[in-house]
Amino acid sequence: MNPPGVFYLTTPIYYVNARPHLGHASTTIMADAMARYHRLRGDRVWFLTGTDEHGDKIAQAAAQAGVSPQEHADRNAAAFREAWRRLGITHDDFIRTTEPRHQRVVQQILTTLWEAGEIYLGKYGGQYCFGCERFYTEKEIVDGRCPDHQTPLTYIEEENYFFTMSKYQAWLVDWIERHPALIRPERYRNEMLAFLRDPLQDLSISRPRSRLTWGIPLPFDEGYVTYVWFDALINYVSALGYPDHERFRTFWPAAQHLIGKDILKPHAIYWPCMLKALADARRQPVDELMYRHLNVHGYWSLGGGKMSKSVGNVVEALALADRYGNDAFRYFLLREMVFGLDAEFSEEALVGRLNADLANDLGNLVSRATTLIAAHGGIRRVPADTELDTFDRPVREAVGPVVADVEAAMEVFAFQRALARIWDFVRLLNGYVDATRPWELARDPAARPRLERVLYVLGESLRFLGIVLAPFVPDAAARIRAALGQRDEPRLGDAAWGGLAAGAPVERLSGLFPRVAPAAEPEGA
RNA sequence: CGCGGGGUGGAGCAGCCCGGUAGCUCGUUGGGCUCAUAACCCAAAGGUCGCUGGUUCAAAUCCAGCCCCCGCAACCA
Repeated sequence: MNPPGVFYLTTPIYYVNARPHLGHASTTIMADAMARYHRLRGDRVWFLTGTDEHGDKIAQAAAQAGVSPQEHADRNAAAFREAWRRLGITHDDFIRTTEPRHQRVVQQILTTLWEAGEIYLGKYGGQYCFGCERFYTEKEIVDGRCPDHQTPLTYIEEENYFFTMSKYQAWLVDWIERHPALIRPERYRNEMLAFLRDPLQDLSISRPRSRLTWGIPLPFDEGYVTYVWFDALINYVSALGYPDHERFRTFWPAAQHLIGKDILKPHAIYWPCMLKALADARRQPVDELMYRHLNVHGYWSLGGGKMSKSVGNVVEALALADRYGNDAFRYFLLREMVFGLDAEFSEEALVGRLNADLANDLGNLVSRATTLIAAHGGIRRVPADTELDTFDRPVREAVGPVVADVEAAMEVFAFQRALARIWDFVRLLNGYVDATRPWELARDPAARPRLERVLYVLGESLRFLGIVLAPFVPDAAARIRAALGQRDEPRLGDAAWGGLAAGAPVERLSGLFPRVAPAAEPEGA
């Protein structure tokens, strides 16, 4: 096992324009599993999530709802908090971009860059819709008209502030090439390198107050507010107390971001350039300010007609956590998606995983093993390694490689591989029970030593599972540990053979994951 | 020639970067077991790895072309 270290992980800050849905939950659950995994390793962990609360859309939505933008943001931010509470998310901090601690840092960074000459006033022109109060790109325009209002667009020019992003293009390409694991999986790294073959534009970072008031004012020009990315991305450092707080000094050097593929470009291009400019302005080596890894996951699709694509049902997907339990929901999301690729979400598939993997394989194993142990005198003694026979030894010897493979998988956010590996072990154990037939051994007094050995192997294996499963199905893992009398915080270092003591209390644990009826197919609905 | 991703037994997927008997889960069939949540274990059937051509002793894996499907195209995780 690698030595314990420091781990800082962020989710995107979610735009409070929408209620929490499957996508948000999925990202946050992945981050939570990762944070729990690192805590299990003994790392010092800081896990950040939060909400992005500025911009046109918020102001408009608030106006429609007849409340102030802040009230609207408060309401939706609370909805995110509540969703994470219900899902058992263990974030250490929740940042909101309307908080003073954030606004202060945004303005501070803007000032630093302004004084270093990294921001200039330029002209921005484009097709503007007065109804939508926004510009449209060429691709969005339908027959020269606004795709929303169907009205003609007007070409207008306005002055805005720009960040000198283009001048960092060569540096960025070089940096990405010299840090192969910066953006992962590799497909997204390749995508960004391909994008960087074309010239990079400078980044518009402001909007005039006449058009947008719901934002952070530019410290050097009262007539403008900060536009999206210079506001949003900075949350990752403002939440740590950039630049001087001890928390920033501790955790920022270990920073990893987790994002969905939709916001790859801002995180892979804008953000590194911003950090580079900031490092230069502060005459600081850039490697002190760059994040370590950008981890990019794919999307869930709700296609197949099994679940409507309407927003309502996307939210409804989240309700499946209530129906089937947090652990089952988490397990499905983590097990079903290959990190980086898209995956399909359906209630049928969730129920399938729940029944096959959680109920049949794991739940049933725990049930039969604890029943056997409890029925035949518990863990009487710890057999010496030399006593283990050809049935016992493969179990004992599987433990080390399982941990090693889980560690390797988790290093690259490959939750699916980690879980598949743990389930290899679960299946191995089910096979072990069938092969050793403890119920028969129990009928033969002469086989007593053999039976005790089998019960020990089972108990020890459950103890192991109670630890390695903790990041993925925390509630179930805790119940397994509790059934073995383990009340302390689990540690990955204890996921090695030989930790169970003679006389350890073992209680029967049945129904860890009850089977559920297959989801009713809404035929013709 | 906008960019990117995908096309692998009935279903869903891994493998492809670093060529060398095609793997996993579900489903199906047969058998075993009865400790266990009608769960578990073993075995079997089932694949021209989208198509064509090339490189190679050898290609799902590398190269070229083609055909389908899906995203993105600067505030959807």
